Formats: sequence, structure tokens, C-alpha cells
Amino acid sequence: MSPRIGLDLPTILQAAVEIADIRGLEEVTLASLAQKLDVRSPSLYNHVNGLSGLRSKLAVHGLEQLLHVMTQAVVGRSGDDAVRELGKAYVAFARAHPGLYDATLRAPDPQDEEVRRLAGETVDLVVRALQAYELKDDAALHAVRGLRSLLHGFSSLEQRGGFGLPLDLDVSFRLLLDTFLAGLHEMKRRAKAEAKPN
Amino acid sequence: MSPRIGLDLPTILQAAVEIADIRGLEEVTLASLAQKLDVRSPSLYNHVNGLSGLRSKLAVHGLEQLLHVMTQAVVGRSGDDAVRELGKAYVAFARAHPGLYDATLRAPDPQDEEVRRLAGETVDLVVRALQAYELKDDAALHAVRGLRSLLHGFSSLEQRGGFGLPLDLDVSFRLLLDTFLAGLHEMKRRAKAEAKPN
DNA sequence: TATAATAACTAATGATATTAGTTTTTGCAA
DNA sequence: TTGCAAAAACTAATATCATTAGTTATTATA
Repeated sequence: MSPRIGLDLPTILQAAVEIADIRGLEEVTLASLAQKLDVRSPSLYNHVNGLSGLRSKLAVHGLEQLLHVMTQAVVGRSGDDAVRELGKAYVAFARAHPGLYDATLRAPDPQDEEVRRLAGETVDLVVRALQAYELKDDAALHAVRGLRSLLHGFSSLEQRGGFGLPLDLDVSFRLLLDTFLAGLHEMKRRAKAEAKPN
Repeated sequence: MSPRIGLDLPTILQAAVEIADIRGLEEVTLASLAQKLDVRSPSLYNHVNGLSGLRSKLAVHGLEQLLHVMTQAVVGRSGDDAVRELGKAYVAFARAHPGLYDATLRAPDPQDEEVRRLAGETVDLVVRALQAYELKDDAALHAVRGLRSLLHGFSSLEQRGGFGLPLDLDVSFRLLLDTFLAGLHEMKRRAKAEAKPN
């Protein structure tokens, strides 16, 4: 019987994540969210800057969580082991939170300071995980892009049911990572072979 | 001054593609499309089954074009050359038609007969392009998934501005393909080394 | 205890998709 | 050539959504 339900940002985000993960990101509307929270939709404007503001918050929230699980995955590891665990953590997150994962990529204003900071931290983390391959200068950054492309591509296609074939997805993913890692080793070998003759 | 403007499906799709590529897929609404075609939005229902029907048609249209450019890219080639050209054609398509490319992945009902046919043809094409690597049985299909993951991941992140770093994208892409191909060669070498001792 | 800020609300507007029912044009058959 | 049926446009109406303006109730603080 009351204005003052006790709504706050964490509560709102949690509800939004639930809708996103279960029904899909497109189903996260101010209307559906308000209904879930037992509130009229204009009330949400007291906490969030409209639908686009909500999406931004959701993106940042997802990036934070993703960075966290990736960080946990690589601590105390290096080389192939680190990359493999990083990859497994990435797709596990995307599988556990399909809607939230979607939100991290859709609409996140690249200008947003928070988004830039998290993106930078993530790149740093992966660069460190790739240290063992002795990639010089830009090569390490290119490798980060490559790894991210492959992780996102796999996750995205898996979510969209883009893989029609009746073939074990975990095997596909393991082989993909193995192939990429074998490639990295080969590139490292070539780089050394090229450097030595000088 | 007339019912009978002369609307037909190709015209509608062309207009939808233009909106999608220039303003983004989300901006393809029956309202915006009707305005562009100088028609009232209910008229579109004579040609297309609502917004979702339009999206389906758009997805199929995009898949057809993508398959076409990929096919052109591999004819007369094999091995690394074929895969490289295939990859270049894929990202070139995604760059030239960002909205249409988006449409091929969003919402395409996997049940849709047309979508299944095109997906199957695409897999066949890539399997053939990978013949040189002598992958046996499922390994070829896993490799197709891997290649597609990497191509889609790169294209998707490039479009969303997901790569914040000031680093040449074409170089990143070339290195990614090189790494993957080096990995494939290495996997082939390992498979042979394992087979010989028997 | 009174007041100011906050957080809920109702009401209203504009955009969208969609359906129902209407009109006009066109193509084809008598 | 004429008339009729189907197709393709239309208008009108409804429902859902986001958003803004303005209101009311609650809480915190002076």
C-alpha cells in the first residue's frame, strides 16, 4: 500500500538479467521489467535513464562479471593452460548468461567511460595470459583480437543455434582452441627461425 | 493517386537492405520501410508476413548472397589459398552489408526449410575448401565450425566496434587466418605422426 | 515537528505492429 | 467488349511500448 517499494539499482539489474537470460535480451522492456518488479514503468525512470540507460547498465554489469570469471580462470596459470581455461570460462559464461552476454555486445556505447575501462582491463588480462608465446609489440594485441574473435564467434553461433550439425559442441570448441594454440606455437617457431639467421 | 503502386518482394527487400545497411537492422520497421516505399504500412502485409516474415525473408536473402560470394571466392582454388580467399570474401561481405549480414544471424528460424538448405550448402562448400587438410570424419566438420566461429567473431566484433585498439584490422584478420591455417597444418602433421607407428 | 527531497504514482502523447473491413485496379473469361 | 473475381492498395481501430508532465505520498533531516 505504498509508494516506496524499496526499489534500487541492484534489484532492477537482477530482474533484468533474469528476463534477458530466460526470455532473451529483446524481451527486456521497461514494461516487462516493471511488471516483474510490481511497479509501474515510469517509476523505473527514478533509477535508470530509460530503456537505453538500462541497456548500458546491463552491458557494464555483464562486462564486469565476464572480466571477473576470466580473471579467476587465469590466476596461477600460464601458456596453453591459461588460454584454455580462459576460453572455457568465456564460453561457460556465455552459456550460463546468454542474455547478459548479449547485452555486453549490443549497444554498449564505446564512448562510455566504464565500458572503455573494462575493455582495457580485459585486453590487459588476455595479453598477460599470452605472454608465454613471446609475441612482440603489436603481435600480442593482434593475438588478443584473434582469440576474442574466436571465443565470441563460437559463443554467438552456439547461442543462435547457428550450428545445425549434430556434432558435440564441446569437442568442436576444444579442437578450435587446440588449433589456435598450435598455430600460435608455429608462429612463434617461425619468428625465431627468422630471427636467428641474422 | 492510386492503389497499385507496383510493389513486389524484390523491391521491398532492396529497400529493407538499404535501411539495414545504412541505419542498422533495428531500424528496419514496417513503418520506416513503408515510408521509404511511399506506402502505408498495412499494405506491406500483402507481400510479407508482418515484421517477422520480413526478417525471415531478409535472412534468407542475405544467406543466398553470402553463399554466392563465398562460392565465387573458392572456385579454382585449394588449400590455404582457398581458405584465405573464402575468409576475405566473408568479411568483405559483412563490411559491405553490415545490416544484411546481421539479419542472416538474427532470428533466422532454424526450422525454416530455406535456411536449412542454405546452411547445408554452405557447410558443404567449406568442407570442400578444407579438403587439402585431409581431416577425417567429424574432424572436417569441427574445422568448419571453427573457421566459421572465427570469421563470424571477427566480423561481428568489427561491426560493433568491439575492437577499441588503434590497430590495423586487416592485419589482425590476416594474422588470425594465418594462425588458424598454421594450426590446421600442425594438426595434420600430428595426425600423420600418430598414424605411422602402427 | 515541519519541510524538502525522493520515489512512487496517474494521465497523456506518440510510435509501432497488427487486424478488420473497404475500395480500387487489373486480368481474365464469357 | 464487358463484367467479375482476385489482388493490392487503402482507412480505421486496437494494443503495446517508451517517454514526459505533473501529482502524491513517504522518508529523512533540519
